[in-house]
Amino acid sequence: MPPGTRAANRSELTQAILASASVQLAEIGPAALSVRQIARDLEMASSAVYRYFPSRDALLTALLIQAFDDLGRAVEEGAATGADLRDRFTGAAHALRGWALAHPHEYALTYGSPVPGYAAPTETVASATRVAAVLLAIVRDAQVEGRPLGAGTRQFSAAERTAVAPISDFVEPALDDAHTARAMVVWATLFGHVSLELFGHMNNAVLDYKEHFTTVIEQLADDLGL
Amino acid sequence: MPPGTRAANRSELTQAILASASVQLAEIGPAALSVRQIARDLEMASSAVYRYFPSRDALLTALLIQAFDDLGRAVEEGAATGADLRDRFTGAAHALRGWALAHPHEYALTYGSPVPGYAAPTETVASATRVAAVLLAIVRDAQVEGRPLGAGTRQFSAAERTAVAPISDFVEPALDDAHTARAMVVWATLFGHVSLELFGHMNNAVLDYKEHFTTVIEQLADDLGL
DNA sequence: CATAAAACAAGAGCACTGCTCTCGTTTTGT
DNA sequence: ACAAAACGAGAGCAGTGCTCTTGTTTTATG
Repeated sequence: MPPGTRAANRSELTQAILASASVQLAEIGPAALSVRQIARDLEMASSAVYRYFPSRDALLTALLIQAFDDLGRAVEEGAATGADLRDRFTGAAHALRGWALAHPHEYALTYGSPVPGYAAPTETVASATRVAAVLLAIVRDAQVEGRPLGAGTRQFSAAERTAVAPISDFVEPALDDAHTARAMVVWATLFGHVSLELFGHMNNAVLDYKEHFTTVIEQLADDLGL
Repeated sequence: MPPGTRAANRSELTQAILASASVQLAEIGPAALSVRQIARDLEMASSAVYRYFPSRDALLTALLIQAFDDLGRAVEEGAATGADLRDRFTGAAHALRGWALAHPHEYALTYGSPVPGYAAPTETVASATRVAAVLLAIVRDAQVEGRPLGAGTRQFSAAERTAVAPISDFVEPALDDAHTARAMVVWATLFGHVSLELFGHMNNAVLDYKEHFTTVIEQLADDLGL
């Protein structure tokens, strides 16, 4: 056989394993994902899978990065469809919720409770940051345009300023206190709403999730002065 | 042996199983909870545990109700310490975050990703409602006192009004549109912040969680007009 | 009080999991 | 050409949730 076959096979098989794991994740969720089932799907010995991923956790990490990237791409596209700043924000927000509804198990993997003892490796943070980057870019653009924030935005304490400095300084030019404050609330509210809805805590409380989500993000857009 | 011994033993053993499960939950989390380990703790056969709880899921449901009640009690106490409406709100909010930090695995069980295919039985909703009840009572009291909401609260659409009617009508007298809208945002923001913090999504972004959380809830209190 | 019925505890066993180790085989680099 | 590394497959280990059987103990009934 020509040289390079082994490297090519390795790359192919790695992708095949990841693809099978991806299907399993989407269908039965991260908790039920089984290495042996992947091996059966690919008609190989279960021990052979461990030549490509050292553990089930490593496989989940790869899926985690994939999910973060997929969500990040979806949110970026959702923001890109907007003509003005407000549409960019609502587009991104609806894209976030839409992706979560379409990929509930992937959302659970990324933003649900982490498996005990699992520490997300450094490789994940770049992908995990993409959603926040979209949001912060919109807020920065609003600040640059000189739009006034919604009424009633509070003053920062000095302690708070240093506490959230990494957020303020994430974009260029950096966010001022008031924009940082509102951005943080928006961040928590968006993921709070999606998690509460997806994890069933709005059952029998909210009858029309999409309508309500729309109302919430319009309120948030107002608060951001968009 | 006197009659009634069996019923008493059953009640005692049920509690003992629940107690052992509770310890396991706190230490290693819901995913790692093992029926066999509980049996070993209590020095009984693993099959005997199934006379008291028909499945591992039933055991988790009992723990879920326990956790919801414990959280509800903590938030109710946190609210009770407040002299005025604003202190009741901030007290409840800090109690929520404090409980979550003290009981991360229990918080993951209640507000993290549910296990696949698990549908919370009806018995859980009463306990799960307690936190929302505290929040909505505060907002209702603010409305009754005639306090003005923070500036910039949006108008409801008719569709949104019916969508969140169960929330508005949860308290007596019912919340008006504006108070309902702000209450829903506050609800999502509180759990969003706690989940993001607890599940590690604020790592390297927020340096002082408590300071930031305080800032956020002061902003929310302003928005609620407290 | 005697006896049938129900509840119980214990153990074996099934099907499944993640993971490791060994043992031949195949591809690689020298 | 040959040693070294990578590989695939299978057996095996320790663990899991759960079921079934077997023998015992407590309950309720005639």
